[in-house]
Amino acid sequence: MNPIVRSDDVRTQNRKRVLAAMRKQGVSSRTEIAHETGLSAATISAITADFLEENILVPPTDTSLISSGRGRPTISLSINPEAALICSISMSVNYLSVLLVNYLGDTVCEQTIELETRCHSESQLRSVLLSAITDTMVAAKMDAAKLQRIALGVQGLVDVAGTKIIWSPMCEDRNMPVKKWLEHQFGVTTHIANDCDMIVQALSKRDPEKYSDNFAAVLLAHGVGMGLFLRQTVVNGTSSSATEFGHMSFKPDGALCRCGKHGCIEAYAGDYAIVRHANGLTECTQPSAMVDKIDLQAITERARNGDELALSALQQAGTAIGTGLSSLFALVDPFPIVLVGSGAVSFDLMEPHIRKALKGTMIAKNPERVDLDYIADERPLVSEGGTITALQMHDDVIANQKHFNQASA
Amino acid sequence: MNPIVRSDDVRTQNRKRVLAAMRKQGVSSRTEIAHETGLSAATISAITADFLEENILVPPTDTSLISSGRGRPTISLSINPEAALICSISMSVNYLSVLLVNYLGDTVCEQTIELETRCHSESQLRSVLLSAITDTMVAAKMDAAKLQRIALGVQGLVDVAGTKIIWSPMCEDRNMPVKKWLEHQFGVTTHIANDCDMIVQALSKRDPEKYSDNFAAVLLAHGVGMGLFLRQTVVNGTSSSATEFGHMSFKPDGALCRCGKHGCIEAYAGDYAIVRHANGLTECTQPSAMVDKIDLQAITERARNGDELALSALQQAGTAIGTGLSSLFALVDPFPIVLVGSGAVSFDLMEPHIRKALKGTMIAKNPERVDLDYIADERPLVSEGGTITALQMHDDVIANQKHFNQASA
DNA sequence: CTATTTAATTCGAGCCTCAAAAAAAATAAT
DNA sequence: ATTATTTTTTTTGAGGCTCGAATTAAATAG
Repeated sequence: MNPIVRSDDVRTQNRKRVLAAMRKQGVSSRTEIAHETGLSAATISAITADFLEENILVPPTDTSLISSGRGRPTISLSINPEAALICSISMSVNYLSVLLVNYLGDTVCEQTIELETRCHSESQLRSVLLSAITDTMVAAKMDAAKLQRIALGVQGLVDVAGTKIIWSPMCEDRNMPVKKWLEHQFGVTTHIANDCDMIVQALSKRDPEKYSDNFAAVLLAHGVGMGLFLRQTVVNGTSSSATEFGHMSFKPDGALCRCGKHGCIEAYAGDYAIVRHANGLTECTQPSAMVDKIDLQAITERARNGDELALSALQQAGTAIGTGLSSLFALVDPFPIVLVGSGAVSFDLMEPHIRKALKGTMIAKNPERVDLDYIADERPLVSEGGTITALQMHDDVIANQKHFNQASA
Repeated sequence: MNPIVRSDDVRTQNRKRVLAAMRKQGVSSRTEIAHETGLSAATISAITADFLEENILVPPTDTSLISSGRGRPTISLSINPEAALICSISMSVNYLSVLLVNYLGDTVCEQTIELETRCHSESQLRSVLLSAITDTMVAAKMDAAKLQRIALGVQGLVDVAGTKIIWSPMCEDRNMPVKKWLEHQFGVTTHIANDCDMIVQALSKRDPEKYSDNFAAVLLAHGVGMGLFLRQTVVNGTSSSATEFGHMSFKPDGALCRCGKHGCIEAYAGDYAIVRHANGLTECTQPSAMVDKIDLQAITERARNGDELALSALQQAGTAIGTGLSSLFALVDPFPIVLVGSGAVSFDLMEPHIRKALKGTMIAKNPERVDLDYIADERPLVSEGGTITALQMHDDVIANQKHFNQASA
């Protein structure tokens, strides 16, 4: 049931509302906030007064108060960039990016490291991660004490509580308690999630019109992951964050999947599956542990030049994805899909087969109208999603904070 | 965003809480309600006073106030059975059941009609439905004015708003505005849903322990439907209520489905598919429009007596269901499943194959532990679910009602 | 017949929101 | 230059709500 409802919960809710309105509008006056939130001017006056006192919001820096004409001029408030410093980390095989953003969401400093994660042990990975963050803080000339929160998006399996990496292609070690590492080192709340979850957050920010209630991102990389947004919330499993779209069944007793089972979508659409097929190997050939992006691009090139085998590999990937989507759409009605990641470079070659599969299996739901899009480079999305996640969580903390407005009286 | 904004919304929420506690506990004293809801005794005192005034709750009828020992005896309040009269209807091919329940949820009157729905036109169906309700009201010696709400669970496709039957095997006509029929005739709010939705409601009531956060009911009848409960709420499409589990893809380019496509789960697990297979017809044989329950029972009998073809038909049905479930479990972690309907009579024969399919495709999620159950007769469940839906909706209305406690002062 | 125990109500304090009135700060008009 | 007008923001007072504490009610135990 609903959380316990007391009278001051109302204030907390409305503080959240105001914060959300400020994020949406950027800079806005009290009147605009009142309009946006639907609350009365009196209430907004009270809440913003608190926020100003708490240094969450700040008055205009200088003469940016553009009086629009007659009447008392508006006082444009904005979120105080200094109110928080947040760190968003994106990790995948051989790649580590650390992004510092202020409470406005503006980038303060960004550092990207290419490294050989695959040969790292747990302890090596830990020290690389910790020093990367410290380095970035130093580069930004920021005191470590200013950091307020960390969000980390990572390739692989993350537990649903967002505390540890159960498994990742980056590292042979399992069950790495990354949350604990970071919280011990930096003393701030840390949240870890699968990169797909971060990607959907970023998409919902980039195009709130299209990606609102229901949508999904399919991440085509070594595995085939999915970030699924239903009813405005991320869907996760109970044991792992993110949904395992790649392990939905495509063909019973079909090609060998990395998970050891047969016929998963991933066994046709994962990068190793495409390489396997394009190189003329059988469906039961053991999946290779690692595929270079270059190899996939080469296959795409071959396909564009008319290579039958390469083409059929990509087509089959499209069919597997399309069939999986149609199964998903049987449960919930169709929604926009974005293909993301290295596999998306051949989007144009796969799309017709995705659509054909949708058409062949979807009933009376206008498969032609399904909105398909692609974004080849997922990395910026992961970082972006991390900052959004972190900022949202911090907003919640701030809204819940007791506000001692008349404490000094 | 969150709807709680004003101070009286708090009261509405807490009224809902009290009502929910009363439904859960049956009869209980103010102190018990306070404990159950987590609200203070003072608040409960105020809210129950209002409810008593509004005649939603009633004091104990007679000496049922069992003083447990020392101290002031508790006054056990209960929901006023007279506070509402609700009608729950279950409709399927050749079957119509009308159930009247009071606000406590106790049956006042029930009537079941066997009829040849299949040859009814829209207008015939309408008059049969209306007169069945009127008849039941008369049989219960109830004034039509006492009726407060109608819920209807029906086989077939219902729009997500719960207003009309888009398509149903009962009747050749489409897009029947049933909500409008009933609301015009009886002047009360009416809600229509797919029978699967009603079934899950009933299950969550019957065993709240097992069927709580996530679970699903698979309805095995002519089609293969699913009522899906995720995060304590029914999942539906945007155009149709209920999820089309039967039209998830099982085998690309496989058996011919009633929907005209190939390879759907239903094309293997629907009653027509089982009959088709057991009778040695090819997978592409046109699905028969109607299958009698008797035929399905006969096949189950044959299978039990060692008939190879019948057995393999049921086994394949099990494999299709199991594979579909494993795909579902790839997205969301495993949850309890109940098989319901005529197809569930051969549950024991199908179960091993469902489990085998789960084992063959699920990754690291303990397929053995998936909780499978079955209930052959879905009809009582549909009626039961209807009453729960209707009562819950009416509770919401009552909680939202303005309460004029001191109006007469 | 009094003490004890438990249930339910009442009361006052402290929240919160809102509408209306008041104040503030600009431009337009005289 | 001064007054009127317009628009934004703040202040004020009324009306809700929940809660803890004190009070009242209604039984049993001694």
